[in-house]
Formats: sequence, structure tokens, C-alpha cells
Amino acid sequence: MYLCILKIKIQNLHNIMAKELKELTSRSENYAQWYNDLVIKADLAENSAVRGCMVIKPYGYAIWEKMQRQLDDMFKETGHVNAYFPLFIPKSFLSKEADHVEGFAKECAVVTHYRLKNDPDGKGVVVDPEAKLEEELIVRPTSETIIWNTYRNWIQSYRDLPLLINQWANVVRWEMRTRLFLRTAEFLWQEGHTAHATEQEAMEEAVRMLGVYAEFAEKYMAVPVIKGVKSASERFAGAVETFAIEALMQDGKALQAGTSHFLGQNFAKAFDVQFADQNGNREYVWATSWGVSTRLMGALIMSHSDDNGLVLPPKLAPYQVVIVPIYRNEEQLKQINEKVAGIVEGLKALGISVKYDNADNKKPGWKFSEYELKGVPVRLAMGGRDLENNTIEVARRDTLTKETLSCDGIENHVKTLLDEIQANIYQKAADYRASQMREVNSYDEFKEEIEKGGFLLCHWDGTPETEERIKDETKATIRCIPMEGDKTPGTCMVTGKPSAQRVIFARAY
RNA sequence: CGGGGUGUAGCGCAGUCCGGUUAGCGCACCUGCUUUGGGAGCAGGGGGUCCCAAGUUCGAAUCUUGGUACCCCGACCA
Repeated sequence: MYLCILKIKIQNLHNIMAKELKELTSRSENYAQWYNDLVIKADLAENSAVRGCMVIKPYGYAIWEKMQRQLDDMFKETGHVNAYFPLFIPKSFLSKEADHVEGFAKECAVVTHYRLKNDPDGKGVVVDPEAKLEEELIVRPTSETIIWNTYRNWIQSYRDLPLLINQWANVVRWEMRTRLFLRTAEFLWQEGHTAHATEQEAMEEAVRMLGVYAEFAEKYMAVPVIKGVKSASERFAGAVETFAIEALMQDGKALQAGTSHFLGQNFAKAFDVQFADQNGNREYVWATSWGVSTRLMGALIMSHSDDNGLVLPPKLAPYQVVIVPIYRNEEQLKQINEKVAGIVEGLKALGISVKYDNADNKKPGWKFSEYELKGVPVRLAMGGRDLENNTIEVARRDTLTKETLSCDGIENHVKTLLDEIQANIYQKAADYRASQMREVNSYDEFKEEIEKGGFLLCHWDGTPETEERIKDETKATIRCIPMEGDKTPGTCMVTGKPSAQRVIFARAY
């Protein structure tokens, strides 16, 4: 069996059957491969012809759209509006904030020319050396610089503040190693960039948006997260303070699912953005930025999926219910079509998205497997027996159980069931995380426990040196300093120096 | 950037060491019939720049040289 697994290449696994997917166990060292295989097989995305980039396929994009819509609503509710800024950033902008350029310089794609010409020596085209740009353009790895350069012209008075803007965009970070959804060279995201009159207001905004992310992750994605502060070494390049939500994946590794930064006056000073306050004094504005990306898709997939494929929370599933007819002839299909039409209407009236798949080129068994692989929360099946008895088979994806129920009142039953599934997969993920979270008090114990994965709550003396040493020796990093929960002081597990509270260590993606 | 590996049909691969029929297998695809309550069966069919270039040879997927692309491990990074 294992020999078979090793022979499978990670790239291009479209035709591997779901059965074979089951052979790749989700808790083993093959987890990364299992994940990749799942993403491809469930029709979410694939590697593109461009190194490190991905093609998001229609089914995967439908999930992303649902996420976008929900997040966008939440941003609007907190007073934000959308805008759009350029893809290209003049090189000189990037270097205005010292820490920022330091953090991103090594992973930028650079535009140096603006024209091609026919190759004088042969076929095809070459870069026209005559068309060299005077100043190179950077493909945005994040938009702080271009946005703050623009904000300078938008902000004059305290009456212009706060400025609460979000952008939906793509960004490029030339990562050396990539993985579908989790770390791609190009990815889709939203980035909020706000400007405030006071430090306190900006700090409140950064914390508020972290809360929005946490709420989205838990209520919609059904992924429990921990809100916390990043240590200095993990801080965003150019930020004064970085907040993050951290999730735990099924293989025991951590994933940073969203970040919110308090930028202080760093960018305002770098781009000279000042405003006149009520007393006529000129002050630099205070800033925040915050973002989540298509990486959330990776978090969703890795949090809930099992060896039968994807498990989607009903609130983000492109279709919440799929109905499959089972029939022997045209006549029977016709009868089932009629019967199902009423149920489809009833479900839609309750706001449930439903797909009736009566395509006759696939067999029922094939469809069952296909929709399981795609994570559709509820599957209804109707056949000849059901037609006679006025019944329908109801199968739920999260528990893989099925029962036969009367068609009467089935719509309301499904509605309740969807809520139940949403709650159940959250609970399952929360229980798993609880089982993987533990306090560790000595460094020897830590070295042993970190091998088992999970979140380890430990005392740390707050110094980058200790953090670095732990990382070198164990590959574990501080995921965050939790904002909620136990705040009892103690002593550092490595140095014995005082520690303000326990922090979360884990190995991370 | 260092170490290792792989390029053969849409996908996954065998064949390469040891050169020699018409380059093969599985899946997918097309046609027909039978099937349909958990990824159907049989029969027939289509599809190839063997990564590119040069060389050796009567003859190259196979040997030699150069190039190129991708993958894995590390370094880097969220």
C-alpha cells in the first residue's frame, strides 16, 4: 500500500479515484500530500503553468465568493468602504519605510520593461532593450506604500478622519516553496487600510478587525481560532504591533489565518501624511492594516476534511443540498423529476441552495462519491421505493450517516439539519483543538511534546534570543501571546526568568 | 542558491541499464448494446514532435554532449 502512495506524484492527480484518496491517511506524514491531492481531486484548484501560482477552479472559487460576500458585509457593518489601488508600485515607494522594505525586498516581482519586439535572430519575441523603465515597478506584495502615498492627498483635516477603506485585490510574493491555497506566489485577499486621528482609536480599530476575523472563522468557517499578539520576530514588517488569529490543523500544525496590524505613525511619517487637529496643530495620522487571503480556503479544507474528501460548513457551501435521482427508465425519472421539483421549490423558499443532479451520464453511485468529495453538507436521494412510500433518503456529510424520512415536512427538517451540521463540525474542530492544547512547564518536556503536534502553552521570558533558540532547536515558533484566558505569571521554561503569561508554541505552516 | 530526481497520448506510468518488428499498459475519451439503491459490464474505436538541439550509428525513446522545464529535501517565508 505504501509503495503505491510513494509512486503517486503530487502534481496532477486528477484521475486518482476517491477510493485511493482514502488510502492517504490524514494523520500521517503524508498529510501534505493528502491535502494537495484533496484540493485537486475535489475540483478546487490546480497548479498553473506559472511557477508557484494556482488556477482556482469554479467550485473552489464559488466557496471563495461566499467567503468574500460574508466578509464584505461584516466590513460594511463596521463602517468600511471598498476602493481600488494600482497593481504596480514604484520601487522608490517601497524603500520609504525601512522595516517594510527589509521585510518584503526578498520576495518581490519586478517590472523592468514595457515592450516586446520580434526576435531579430529567430522566432518569437524578446524584451525590447529600448523599452527599459526609468524606475522599475514592483508588483504589489501588499499595498501600504501606494495607499499611504495616495492618502497624503486625501487627508488634510481631522474632519477627513477616520478613513476606513478596504481593497479586494491580488498580490504577489515570490515565495521559494509554494502549496495550493496555503502559500502561492500570487494570491487573492482583502486588505483594509485605515487612518485615525489618535493612537487609541487606531489601536481599537486593529483589535476590532481581529474580532471580525475571529467571528468569521468561528461562525462561518466553523474553525475555532485563538486571538493573540505576535512576538516581535513574527511582527509584520513596518508594524508596531501585529495581532493574529491562529488555527490548529488536523495534523497538529498551526496556521495563521488572519492578521491585523497597528502601524503607529510609521507609514504616516514615511509618506508625510499629516492633518490639522481641532486646535490647528499638525499631527501625523495613526494607521492600521488588516488582511485575510485565499489561505482561508486552506484552513477550511484542512480543518474539517476527512478521507472521503471535503467537508464544508453549510454557511459556505456553494450548494447546501444535492438531490440525486435513482431510476430504471425514462418513465420513472419523469415521475421523480416531478416529485423532486416540489421539494426543490420548498427548499429554495427557505433560502437553501440546492442542486438537483439528474444528469443521465453518471450513475447514482458515482454521484454519491462525487458530492461527498466536494463536501456538500446534505444529500437527498429518491428512487422507485421512495416514490411508492412518499419517502426520501437523507444523508449528512459530516457524520456520513443516512436515514429514510417521509417527504412531508422534509424542507424544514433539512433546514434544521444544516444548522446542526454547522454546529457539529465547529464542535468537532473545537474538541480536537482542546485535545491538542496543553500546558508544558519544562524545556525537556517541551522537546518531547512538540513532536506530537498541537498548541503548547508555555512560559517564555519575552526575549527574541530565547525564541530564536527554541526555533532552532525544535522548529517550533511562538504562534501568539493569547489575548484571552489565563494570565498567570510564571518562569520561562528555558531560562527560568520571569514570564508575564503563557504563550502558544507550535510548529506552523 | 546547495543536494537529489523526473520529462513517453488529456492524466498516471512501463519500456532506457544491454540501440533493432507497427512504442505499450491503466484511467479518461468516442460508438453500440446491456445496466442504474455506493465510483457498472462487454465489444469495437480514436488519440504520440518519446522535453529541445547537436552528435555517434545502417538504425536512437534507448548511447554521448549541451540546453530547458518541472518535482522533492534543505535554506527562505506566511
